[in-house]
Amino acid sequence: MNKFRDFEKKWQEKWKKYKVFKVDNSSKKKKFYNLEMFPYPSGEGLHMGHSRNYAIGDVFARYKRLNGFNVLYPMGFDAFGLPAENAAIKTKTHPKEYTEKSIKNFISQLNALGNSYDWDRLVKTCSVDYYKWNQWLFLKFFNAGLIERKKAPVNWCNSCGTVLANEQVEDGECWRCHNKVELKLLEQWFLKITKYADELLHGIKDLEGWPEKIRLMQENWIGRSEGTLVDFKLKDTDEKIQVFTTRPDTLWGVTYIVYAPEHERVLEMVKGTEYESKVKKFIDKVSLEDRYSRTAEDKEKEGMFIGKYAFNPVNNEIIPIYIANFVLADYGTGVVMAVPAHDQRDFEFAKKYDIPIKVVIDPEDYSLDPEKMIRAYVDKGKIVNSDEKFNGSTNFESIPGINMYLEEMKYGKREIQYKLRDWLISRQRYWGTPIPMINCKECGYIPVNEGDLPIKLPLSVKFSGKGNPLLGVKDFVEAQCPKCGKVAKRETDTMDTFFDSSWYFLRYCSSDFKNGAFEEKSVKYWMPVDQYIGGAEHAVLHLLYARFFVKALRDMGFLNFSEPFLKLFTQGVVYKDGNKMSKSAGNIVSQDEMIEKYGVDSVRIFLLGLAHPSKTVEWNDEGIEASFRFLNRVYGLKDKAKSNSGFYDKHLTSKINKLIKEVGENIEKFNYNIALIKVMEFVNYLSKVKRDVSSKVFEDSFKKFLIVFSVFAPHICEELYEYHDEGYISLSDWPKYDKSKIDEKLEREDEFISDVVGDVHAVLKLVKVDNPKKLKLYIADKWKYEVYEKFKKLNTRFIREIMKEVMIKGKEKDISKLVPMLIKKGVGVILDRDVEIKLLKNNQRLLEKEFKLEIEIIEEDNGKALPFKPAILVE
RNA sequence: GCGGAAGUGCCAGAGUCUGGAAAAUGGGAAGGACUCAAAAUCCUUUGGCUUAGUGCCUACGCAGGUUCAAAUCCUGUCUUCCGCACCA
Repeated sequence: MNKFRDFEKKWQEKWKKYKVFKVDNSSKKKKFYNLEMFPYPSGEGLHMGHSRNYAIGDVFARYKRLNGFNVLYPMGFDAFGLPAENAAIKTKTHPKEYTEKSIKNFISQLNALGNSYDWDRLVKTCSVDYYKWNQWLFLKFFNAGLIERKKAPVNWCNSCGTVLANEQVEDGECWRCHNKVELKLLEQWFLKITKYADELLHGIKDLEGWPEKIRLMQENWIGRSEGTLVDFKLKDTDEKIQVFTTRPDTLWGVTYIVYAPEHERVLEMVKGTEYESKVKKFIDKVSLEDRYSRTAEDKEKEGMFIGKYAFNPVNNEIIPIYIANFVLADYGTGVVMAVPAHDQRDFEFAKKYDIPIKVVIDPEDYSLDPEKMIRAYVDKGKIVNSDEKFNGSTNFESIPGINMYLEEMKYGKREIQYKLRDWLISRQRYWGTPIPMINCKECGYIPVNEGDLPIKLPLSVKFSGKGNPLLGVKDFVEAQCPKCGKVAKRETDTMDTFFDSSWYFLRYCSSDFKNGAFEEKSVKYWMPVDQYIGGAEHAVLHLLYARFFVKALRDMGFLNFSEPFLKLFTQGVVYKDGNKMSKSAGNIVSQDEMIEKYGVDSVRIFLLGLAHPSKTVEWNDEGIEASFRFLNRVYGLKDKAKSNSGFYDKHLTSKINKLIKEVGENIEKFNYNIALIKVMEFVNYLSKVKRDVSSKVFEDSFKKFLIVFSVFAPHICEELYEYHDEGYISLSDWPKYDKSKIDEKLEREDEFISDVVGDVHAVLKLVKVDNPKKLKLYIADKWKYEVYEKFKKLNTRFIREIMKEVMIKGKEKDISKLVPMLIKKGVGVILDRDVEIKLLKNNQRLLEKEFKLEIEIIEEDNGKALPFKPAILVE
């Protein structure tokens, strides 16, 4: 359908054939690492949502490249993972086959989009060359004590048949398949990300190039809280019960203690007592529920007394011990002290089970009556019924003092808790990196020797659809203990694919490096990533894991920096018919189809001009036509220079300099939509420029414009550039702008002229000239531009006042009525030359009649006339 | 509940930091030029009223406030979207 397709393909082939975008690690230019989150290669191909995301990154890469940076802009594939395995089972192919096919398709689609990747650095996480280093890193983490096998309540997704990390559970559902997640007690491999909780948290404040939103999300996820560990004494024994509280000021108001039902000590305590069977029953009941519904805020609080008592260290009061569903086993110590008067949950529970309520904080102006309270009092107040040292003082302010007191008396100590849990990385699935561990009956779990890497994922396996197919591969499972040499069993769990994606950005720096996961020298040159671009959905997943990896690798001596991504840009989602564009929502607009119909450049500028890249947008079919039309206009300018022969170049010179400046600045801020608006305005201007511009200046400006525009529409710009210059526009230099050439005055003149054009139309209408052929407008010399400026700055009311004082020497009454309007529009401005405006009304037909109009304005202010004698002559 | 972002014309969306012209740019719609005709291109119009004079009124979620002047600053409020969510 369109002429663009031919040369679009031509240029894509040229770029590919001559490796135009290949980058070198030893360039003298300043480096710039521009990275998009690598995709999971699904079989479905790209839709407009993807296209937008990748176009955003490409514009930035091109921009930086033109600006003289050595730009690393690589692409790869997060190729392991469940969808491939599931798709394979469904279609009876092998995940490898499925993945390879998808990758091939992705590459061709990304190329069709015109993206300027250096494909020589392609990284596929499912290739042995890559996952070998996953295993190598696993061993390094293991040796550094950052990997642990432990039994813990874990999230189990039944439909995926594997465990999940906390970060991969959304609203109690599996992030991939949205199946309800169950809680299971299993022994699994964990990466000790919590060791870095504090640094991960503190590092956030230095991530100035990150969106506030993402920083907050990470902060909340890590969830630091300062509190106190307090020791209660279990009655009739010497044992202690340690609780975590952030409100030690309420310690004197504790009326019971609550254990999480699945806390390991609960069963111990009730063993052999009359409570044993009932407690067991309760635990069974609670553990049937998934974590999410159990911890919903509106969930009915349930629990039971377990027949034990403890002593409150500060006042020796004897208090009963309960178990209850609202207490979490894996936060704090899994035991809480309950202060029903000052904590809403404790209050509800106490009311339900008729436990006493003791007030220890009173509001400033009255006293609480425990009998009459309908909810807990959690605000600021004064301490009462507590130790005499603290009674009467303000509760929150007393916390440090109370903590000191507790530490002195050895009742407890300060403690910092995090919500962040260790990262569970085992997956009971096939399509992933085998965990390089061997389980020996004698020696336990022993890491594989580094020299035995890679532990290859066996390719011939049977997919039954249930369980991990690796379990049935005898050759794989049977192994020798690296320590004692006896027959042992190989670990069949594979790694969470987020392990793969936590360091791929290091691999790009030297993707074919053979002697390690990454080459120190090139990592030193390229890292950290200068600009990272991806979806906000990874805020607490990939983005947190990658930060952790970098810090851990730094501490192992492999890296010399602490944060992987200096700047982060999170792009918006594309919606259609009210839903996120996706295969499952059935509202996909395919990239191939749109490109075939309108051409790549149209697709690109449409997607980028729609709205700010960080915003979600609604797809509409009409807009892309406009983009196509716009490109047609640009294309139509290619021979225009030849017909120019004038000498009045100031305007154009100013415009082009301004364009270069503004587009550059807006791209830096990812205001692509604004940058495109500026481009469109410029093109509007270019297509209106008449013969009075010299062809040299026109051509020069046009060339500069092409370079600027090439970041958005590279194909058409390459094509047109060929007319004007040699080489690739993609490798040319971003034009320098000369600030002194940007003439705001001239810019205003333009504004003014277009205003005058409008006015003249009005004049014509008024004097009822039906079909004028020619109109000359002179604006006399004395009317300085400053006047126009002045009027702009004055407020409307003042202008109105002036208008009343306007004296008209006009000959025609009708015309005179127009004067206020003309003034309002700024008419009366002087250009420093005579301007002949030939109104091109109705295309090329010049207006015939000539008018003359004189206006004089006297300003009454201070009785002084304005120092000019304005006159507008419409001749 | 907590936290974040946002509410502008028929539609999408600028402008808000640095207060000053019914408010960019696209789209849609109407009229016109060109054409045998269409597409493309170009021009004009597009808040309301209107005695047609650029005259009046009304506008940037809603309600107030500051100011000669507010879409822009301040206060309150409503709505939408997105994160987190019994974390002791």
